[in-house]
Amino acid sequence: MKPAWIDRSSLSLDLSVGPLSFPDQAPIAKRAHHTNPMHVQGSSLKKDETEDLEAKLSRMSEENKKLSELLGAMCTNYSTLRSQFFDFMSTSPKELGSISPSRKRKRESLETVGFNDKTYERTDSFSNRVESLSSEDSCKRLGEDTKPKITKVYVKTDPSDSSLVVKDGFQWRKYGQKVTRDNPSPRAYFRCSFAPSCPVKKKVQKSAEDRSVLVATYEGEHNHGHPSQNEVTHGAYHNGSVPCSVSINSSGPTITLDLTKQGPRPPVGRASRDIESPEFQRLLVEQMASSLTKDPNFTAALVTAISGRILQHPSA
DNA sequence: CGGTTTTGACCTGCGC
DNA sequence: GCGCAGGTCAAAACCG
Repeated sequence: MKPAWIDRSSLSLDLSVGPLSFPDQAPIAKRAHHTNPMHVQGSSLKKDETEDLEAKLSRMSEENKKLSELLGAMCTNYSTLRSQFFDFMSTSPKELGSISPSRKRKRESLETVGFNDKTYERTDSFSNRVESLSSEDSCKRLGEDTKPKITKVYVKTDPSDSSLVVKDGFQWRKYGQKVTRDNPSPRAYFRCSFAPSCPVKKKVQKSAEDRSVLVATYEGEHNHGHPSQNEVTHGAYHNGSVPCSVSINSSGPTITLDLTKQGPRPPVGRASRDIESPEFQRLLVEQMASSLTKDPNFTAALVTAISGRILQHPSA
């Protein structure tokens, strides 16, 4: 079962700080525009411009300082929230049973969810939009049939990168590759090779809509712990990848959770209590902001946006 | 040398 | 029953 708060998949977190407000900038710009150079000596005009630039520089420095402080605060909360996510995700139901070999294809076609109405997101190496089918709809069907948990993860990659590799911390062995009819990109089949008895399979294929997006479909659930929590913590995630991340794209901000990470199981009560608490909600928001600030692509976009804002305030 | 990847062949379900 | 398409197998190649 998925808690209500996770159902806010379209949760839009407006982290934008809005137009950079420089209270005294408009008058400055206005003054500069309305000053007739014909009536002003060149030296005083240059002096005005210099003062304007200095004032702007100091404002920018202050803004930069504030943002740096904000970033630091966000980062300190990141690890806390991540561990709480591990706690929660490890309490999700795992008793969905195994799928019978027959009627596999038909069932999957019913279960898989469309991509067109979804947005995806990116971070550096492993980030994702997860569509867990252990949600409400699939729960309704649980009484009728048992089936493995199917999770879809969207990973933004370099379009020129032909490798079908999704780093998720687990150890996978490729056992097949196939070109499917509906997608010119080949689909790769992986099995979890960490534990011989692990039933989890993974299919990875580039999205037909956007070839820069890898679609990883996880089938089943690992019957073992994560190969190495440290590996995950200090490996993939440190490349800017986090189990919870935020993206901004044409569809607007999107929050995505990596539901494939599994940590040690904590008591159920604790996890639910944490999630419902205002503190958890606050940490969630902070985590999202942290994810954004850790993404070099986002920061680059932010710099561009800020630069654009500055240029929109003509002062010369 | 053992584990992984590649890739063509084979198996199975589904629609007609 | 047949053809199609997705999924899996397994031998060979590859790699550290």
